[in-house]
Amino acid sequence: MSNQELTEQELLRRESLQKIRELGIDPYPAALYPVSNLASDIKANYQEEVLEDGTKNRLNYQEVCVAGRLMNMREAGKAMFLNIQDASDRIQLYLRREELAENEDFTFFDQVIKKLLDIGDFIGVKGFVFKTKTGETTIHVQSLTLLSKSLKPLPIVKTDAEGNVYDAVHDPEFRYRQRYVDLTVNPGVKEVFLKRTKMVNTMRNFLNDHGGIEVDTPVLQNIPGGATARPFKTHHNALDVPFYLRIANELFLKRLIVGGYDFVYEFSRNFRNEGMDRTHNPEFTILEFYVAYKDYFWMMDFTEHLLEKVAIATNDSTELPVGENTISFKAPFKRISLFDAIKDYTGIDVSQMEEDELREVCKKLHIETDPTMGKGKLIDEIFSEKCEKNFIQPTFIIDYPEEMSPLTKKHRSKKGLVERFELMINGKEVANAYSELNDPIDQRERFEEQVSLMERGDDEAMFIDHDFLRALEYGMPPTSGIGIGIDRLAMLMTNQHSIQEVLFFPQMKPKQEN
RNA sequence: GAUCUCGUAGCUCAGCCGGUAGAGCAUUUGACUUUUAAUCAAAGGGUCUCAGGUUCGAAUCCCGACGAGAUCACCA
Repeated sequence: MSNQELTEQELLRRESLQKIRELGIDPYPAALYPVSNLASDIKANYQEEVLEDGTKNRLNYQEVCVAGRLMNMREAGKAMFLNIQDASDRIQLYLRREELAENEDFTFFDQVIKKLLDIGDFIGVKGFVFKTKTGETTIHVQSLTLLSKSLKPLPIVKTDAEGNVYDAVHDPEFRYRQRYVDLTVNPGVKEVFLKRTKMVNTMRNFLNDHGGIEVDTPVLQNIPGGATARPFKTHHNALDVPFYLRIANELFLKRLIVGGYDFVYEFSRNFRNEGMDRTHNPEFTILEFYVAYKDYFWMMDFTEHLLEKVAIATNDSTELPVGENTISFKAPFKRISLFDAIKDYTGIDVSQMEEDELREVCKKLHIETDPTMGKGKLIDEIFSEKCEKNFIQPTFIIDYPEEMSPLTKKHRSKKGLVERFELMINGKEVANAYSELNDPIDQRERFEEQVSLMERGDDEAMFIDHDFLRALEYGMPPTSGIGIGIDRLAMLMTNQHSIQEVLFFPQMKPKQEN
């Protein structure tokens, strides 16, 4: 980049960098900096007592060493107040000219600190902790080290004593493309992601505590299986064969159940070549787990306890604000059959209807259909259009038509149905689970039905995975499995409206940058 | 993929029935030894996303491109 393309402020910072070097100071020192405390730790635990004569006695933190990014500078004559931000919080620094001089030489204070330091620089300080007369816990700095010079000016976001935020960076494009800036300057962004991490850790611990084994399965697959979706296609040069990025890991986890594990799970990054909006990113994370000798009733019990635990771990409560609603994650969750749900919201009993009748019902309800839709798909349409949005509180929708569930075991007593549930929260599907189909003959027939759907024009129907069928023929124990949308769940746990707010680097269209 | 809205200084925004740009913060210079959205005084900073058109004249009106957001379609 030539100097002509740099802004005034960027040029000044480069000049400052040069001057710092000329003064013999390394602006990017290599040695470790011996940080002793976090800002949050000092602010939470500093104590002082006021003596009878009115003077204060500092009780702890007589020597601290703290490092962080310089976020604010206020000069007050021969003193100075700075704020630095470390991973935990911000803390104020108090500097005095005479204390930072060497033998009457005030160059470091007058030149380096006052003129050559900029907001955004990383610095480290050593000193003692005290409270200013306004009561703010502050580090009285006895030495200051430049740890890394910043060459680009950060947006200045200010927060007043009441917590009002001024000039926050709102532009979503700026925030997502330069997440590092968003994280640095916008209050609360880091907390959202820390909550997400806490959520994932809680789930992992819960699964481990119940005997789950975390596994990794292929992302590059010959046959993209386990879901109905359009895949991303790529190519392996050495083998000269096409590969697909996985749309789901289901069929691989079941192979592991065949192999003799009885509880496996994976946080699976899946890729689907479809539209993007506030609830869809091309790559997203699903937690899938499969437990042998269980059925979908067991899975409902397990899931509601898992989510209750997640809510408490992330929000210290089972009652969470989500948009305009308050959602209770207290177990147990409501359960209702798909047909009853449709009956409740449309007044129509579709449970005995054939394809033609269902098509009539759709017409009456102003739902568009097309000839490729079979019975299952039509029922699914009615539910999505008329029912789904009404399930704000966590609700298990159970027992789905066989046609739309090619990997699910037939219902033990209800003909034409399968043992499947979806968990709806805030009007969105968060989880999808089955008693897994383990009858290899039945599975082969289901795959063949998918093929005929594909021939009928459904471009998302499943391919036949012959190796998976072979695995089932060796025998898979009765098993229940589930997929839980981690990004969607994170949105709920952090009360965020958009998936982009719970992904560090949401997918963006490439843009030419200078 | 469709429709609507948006794109002005480092950041947040104003200006938009056409007369080539303003504010606050940030930056620069100066004052101030407990300030805190620090304050006070002064100064600098913009091919108004890009490319065309209408016009004597365009940030402003029209067309196109690029990017973003919202709604819809597809899906989780």
